[in-house]
Amino acid sequence: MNDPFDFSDDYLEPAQPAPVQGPPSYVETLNPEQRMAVEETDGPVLVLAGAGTGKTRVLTTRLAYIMDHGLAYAGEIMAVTFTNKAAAEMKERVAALLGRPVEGWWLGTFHALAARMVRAHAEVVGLTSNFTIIDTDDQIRLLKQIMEAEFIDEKKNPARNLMGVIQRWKDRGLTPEKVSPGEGAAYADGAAVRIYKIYQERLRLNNACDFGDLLLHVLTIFAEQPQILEQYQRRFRYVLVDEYQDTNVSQYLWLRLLAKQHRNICCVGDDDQSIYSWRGAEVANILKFEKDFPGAKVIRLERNYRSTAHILGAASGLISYNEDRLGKTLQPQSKDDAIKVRVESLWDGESEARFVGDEIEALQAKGESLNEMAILVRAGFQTREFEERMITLGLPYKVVGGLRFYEREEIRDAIAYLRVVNQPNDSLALERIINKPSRGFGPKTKGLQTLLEYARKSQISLYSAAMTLVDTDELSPKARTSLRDLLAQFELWRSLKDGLDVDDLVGQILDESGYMDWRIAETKKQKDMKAQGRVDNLKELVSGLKEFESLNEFLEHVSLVMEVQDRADDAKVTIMTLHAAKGLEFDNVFLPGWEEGTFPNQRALDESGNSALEEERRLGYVGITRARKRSIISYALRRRVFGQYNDMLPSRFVSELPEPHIETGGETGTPSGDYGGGNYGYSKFGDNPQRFTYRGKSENRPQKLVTIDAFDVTVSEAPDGGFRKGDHVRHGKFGSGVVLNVDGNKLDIAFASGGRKKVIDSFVEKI
DNA sequence: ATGCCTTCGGTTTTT
DNA sequence: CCGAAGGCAT
Repeated sequence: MNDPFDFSDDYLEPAQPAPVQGPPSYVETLNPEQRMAVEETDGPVLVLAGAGTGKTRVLTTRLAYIMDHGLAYAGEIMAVTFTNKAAAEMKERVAALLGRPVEGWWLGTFHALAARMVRAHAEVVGLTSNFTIIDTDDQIRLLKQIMEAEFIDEKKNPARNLMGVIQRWKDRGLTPEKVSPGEGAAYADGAAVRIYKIYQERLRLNNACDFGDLLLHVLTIFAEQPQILEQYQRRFRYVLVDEYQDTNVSQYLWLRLLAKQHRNICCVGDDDQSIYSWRGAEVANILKFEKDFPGAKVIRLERNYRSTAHILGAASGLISYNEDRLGKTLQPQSKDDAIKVRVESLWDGESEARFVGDEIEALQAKGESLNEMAILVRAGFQTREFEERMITLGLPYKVVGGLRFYEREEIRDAIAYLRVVNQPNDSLALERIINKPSRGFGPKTKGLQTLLEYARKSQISLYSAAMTLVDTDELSPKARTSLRDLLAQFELWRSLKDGLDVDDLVGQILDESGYMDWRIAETKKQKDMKAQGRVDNLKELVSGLKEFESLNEFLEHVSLVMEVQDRADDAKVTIMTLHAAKGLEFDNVFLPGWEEGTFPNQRALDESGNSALEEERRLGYVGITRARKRSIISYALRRRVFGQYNDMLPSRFVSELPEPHIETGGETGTPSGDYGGGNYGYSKFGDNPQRFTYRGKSENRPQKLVTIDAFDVTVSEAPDGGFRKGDHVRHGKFGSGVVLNVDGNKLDIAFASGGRKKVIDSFVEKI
């Protein structure tokens, strides 16, 4: 990374090799569009680079070309990326093309380059050049303090939400003064702008700023001191931007200002892969590029070197339903068109995981490497069921972005408690949790040393040592008492072990030991994401235990899991979110959970309507196009019931799919509605409202029986002889169901709970 | 047995 | 915005 304190203008010294005459060899291997994108160095250029069309190659070649041809010195070039990883890759690849490292250019992330500028002119915004950049935790903490002092009810307006509002304002280049009164009034009863203002003042007093400020401050500096802006405008002969579709308004304004003098701005991106609107990205930036930069050349890279024709066809089909797009069609270069994109309907999440697992094994048997397989999900919690399946099958896997479940600290702690209950002499486990929560036996305390030493000398387990020493005065009175309590608890739990269900037992252990409370307290104290997830993970562990007959069986399972995972350096299946998968590629990609509510995500749809649906489609497009050979989409017909409530049994642990429970009752005229401590559901759609109970656990949830004309439903995989018993079907209003009986054209269908809206019709079926 | 009202929780993440 | 579930009244 560039030294932020290096403001030297050394770029004026032409310490560069002589310009190359004629096109360098690395240009000649490009296809015509790519070459145009490299050689078009006069005026604004928008390169619309579809998935797999050689975007990075164009970017890096263009930079090398500019320098090789002496069009600019390194110091006159600015190249902006979103991630440090992308910046590092660019640096390396340009050096490789040029055959020498490049010094003195402005290559880095938006934030790094903006920080460099703010540091150079910090006094303009009331800071000194050594200001601190604070992280999310600090932001929230500061905001909380302010809210408290300003008597804002944290219950009604959580600091996190308000922080989000302020951040979105910053993304749009709005200082507190610039927020429109109407918008300001919309949040926290109109207090948001006031809080924002105080927040900014407090940051300034601390000589600090947050990430959003880096861009915002540069804009302020440029506005207040135009001569500073001019200096940069003169300097940057060429501006290059990666992932332009992900820029927010601040970043856009910044780029526009900087490129004003020489107008040599080249933005590379793909409007069809804009998936970060929720953190301020504006697809509109790329859509209106030609308007913002008059005379701009738009170059489309549509030759796709990655995927088969089928994959590109499916992806294009899906994305073509979006209205807000510039439009381009990927042209397959691959000759391999043997395999179609597969869309598979399963009954529930568990069978879906089983399906994916079986397919992976089948592909592996065909000689496909696990390294070339990925399972891409919409949301992080979905990774669990696939993890569980991989474990059962003994397939090595890795979860990108987050530790694997059983490796997480809190889960290992909980398991350590169980190991001690099961087997008191498991000294490692006892040592792990003896001070969690704090019992006066921290790692370096006298108490723990005494115990360990005694155990070692007497050649007995830590637990036995503890049993002996609590009756002596070797330990401090306080430590002795807490240890005695703990030992008593372990005895109690051990006595309960065989009488209780595993999940109840573990719930009790986590409660009585104080471990859960300890973690909850930590959650409240430090609001960081990791601590937040811990309590949820523990609850999930407990609910997941229902499938185990005994504590022993569970511990056996865990140790087997650990063993599978311990095989290092093996080929592994990758499990991650669609967002994390952007920019990556695999031979075989699984895309599970393509059912309404999950993907496209219901909440996004509720919040942002059609524009959210378009973004969900783009996510789907990103997903499908990750694959070189196979994209395998699947969806569960029966709606999943994932942990909206943490103690609810997630469907992946339901050992056996319950038979559809049909309730034909509900004579005409039966009152319908909501009933005693639960809700009676009723069919909102049929002519004769069907009554059905709608309470209790998911596995007891009944289905809804409806007789429907066969012409009104679609079947996922059309059988030859018409509809058969057991076919999975979809209906526009009722959602998904299974055929129970066929009578001519009339079908008796059990639909999954509730009436589902028909988003899938605008999504999956468009492939 | 029936119904109204309230509360709670719910995606994606880099800098 | 919506669904699940708890409280409470009748």
